[in-house]
Order: sequence, then structure tokens, then C-alpha cells
Amino acid sequence: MTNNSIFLNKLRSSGLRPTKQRLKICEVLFDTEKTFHFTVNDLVKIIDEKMNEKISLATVYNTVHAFHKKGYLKEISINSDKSYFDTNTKIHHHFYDNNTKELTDISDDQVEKVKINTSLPGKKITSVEVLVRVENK
Amino acid sequence: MTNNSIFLNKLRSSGLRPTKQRLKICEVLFDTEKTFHFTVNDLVKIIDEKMNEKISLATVYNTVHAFHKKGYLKEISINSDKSYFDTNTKIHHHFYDNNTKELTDISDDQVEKVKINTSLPGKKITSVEVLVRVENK
DNA sequence: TTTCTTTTTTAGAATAATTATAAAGTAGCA
DNA sequence: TGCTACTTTATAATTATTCTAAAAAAGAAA
Repeated sequence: MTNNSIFLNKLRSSGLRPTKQRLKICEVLFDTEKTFHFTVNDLVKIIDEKMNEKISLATVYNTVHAFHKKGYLKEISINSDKSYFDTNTKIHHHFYDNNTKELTDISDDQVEKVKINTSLPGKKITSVEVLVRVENK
Repeated sequence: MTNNSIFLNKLRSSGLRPTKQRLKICEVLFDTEKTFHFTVNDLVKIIDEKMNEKISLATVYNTVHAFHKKGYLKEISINSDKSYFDTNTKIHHHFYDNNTKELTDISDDQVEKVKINTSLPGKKITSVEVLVRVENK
């Protein structure tokens, strides 16, 4: 399966028509070995500078949100004034460096399964994630 | 020690002079048996509606940030569109209800100690907190 | 108390991220 | 090809937060 048809699949299954702009966005998000964290602004800048394509903010927001809704992107909660997304959608955890403000993945198998001995009536758990804050020794 | 002198202490130790406005804010934040979660906007509304006192947004932001810096309030990472604060500053965990957008404490003793089998060089862990997302069954 | 100096408060402006809008363009299908 | 629905885009609107500068209040000293 070529990269392109992978992108087409992701777009179609997200209910999005494969347009030129959306394919560019896919190229940046899904055509890489390693996963990464980004803000919408980062993404626009990458597409503009590295791929020499100007895509309007609104389109990028829409596409990112559609992928997020479909589960192809994950939103990350750190204290911040902007939204961070993660192309790693597997359940995993994060280090957040209070000094550098950097976020690093911790893979699921490096954290022992978290046991929660309580629950909320009528609710089911959708995810359990751990945020480990660190700072300089 | 009266409530009032507790408030005076908190203010003074945060480097803030005890003014009428700041004492009102303290009354809401610290004069309660139970801890709670709020956004700055919530706080302004509570003070306005329940205490019949109009305090400007800027003042509330300043005071909340001073308390946060001093460790009398804790910021919680959930949504990046606004900042949530918690009057419970002990290390603890949260349920976040994706349907109602409500945040609930999980006391530390209901979550088994989380073991992290990895580390970042030159860094030390300052906190390990768990966010459990739930939704309707 | 009265006066003086330093902090605060405040309303409103400024900023930044995000969302909404509506006109022009494009995809997909018959 | 031509139609219709979906997309893109620039720009405006909205929302949370921060900044600003002038008026008000606090604290200290006489």
C-alpha cells in the first residue's frame, strides 16, 4: 500500500474528501517513522516552510479536528495556552519538563498498569494517562 | 486562629497586601471545608453573585496567579482552552467527564502508586498525576 | 490625623488562539 | 460536461488572558 493510498484511507474514513491541502497535511502528519507533538500553528509553519505550500489556518484547524475526532490524532493536556496534538495515538504517558516546557513520550510499557479503586456511577473509563512532571536535579 | 488571620497569612506570604478585594477572594477560595475546581471566570461569577461584590477580572487574575505561584492553588491540565485551578494542592488525581466537562478529585489512596520504569537524565520527578477520562456508559 | 510614597484596583485596550462566515473554488458523480 | 455538495480561503468574530495607565487605597512617618 502506497503512502498515498494510506492517506486516502484516513481521509475517507474521517469523512473527508481527499483534497490537495488535506493530502499535504497527511504527508506531514503520517508519513514519518516517528510520532511527534505539535500545535496547529507549528503544523501551518511546517507546511509553509518545509513543503512550500500555504494552507489557510481554518483548513488546518478543520482537518486536525476531523482527524482528532476519528482518533488519528490525540490531544494532549498540559498546562498551556494552546492545544497540543500528538500523532502517537496509542495510550501512553508523558514527561513534562517544568524548566524547558518540553513534553516527552513515555511508552505504555514503562509505566506499570495504573489501578483505580473507585469509579463514577453510570460512567465508563475511556483512558487513564499519567503526567510526570520533572525538573532539573 | 480566625479565618481572617489565616487569609492575612496567605496574602502576606504571597507578597500581597490584604485589601478588601483580596480578602473576598480568600473567603471564596479558602473558607470552605471542601476543596473545589474553578476557572477565573467561575471565580468572578461566584464573587459577583454569591458575595455581591464586583471585582475586576485583572485583579482576580493577579491574585489567583500569586496564590498559584506560592502553591496555595494548583493548576490542572485538562482543556487547553481555559485554565482550571484546584484549591486542593496535595498531589492527587482526577476524573474528567467528557460528557459533562466536569472534573472530580480522586483521592490519592484510591489510586495505587504509579511506578515509572524510566527517567530523564539530569531530571528529578516532582509529581506523578493521573487523569482518568470517563464518559456515559 | 495629615501628608507622602508605594501598591492596588480598575476599565478598557491589546494580544493570541480558536471558531465562524460567506463567497469563490473544487471534487465526484450522473 | 455540468450539476451539486463539499472545501478552501480571507477575514471577521469570539474567548481567554495580559497589559496599561490613571484613579483609589494602603502603610508609614511626622
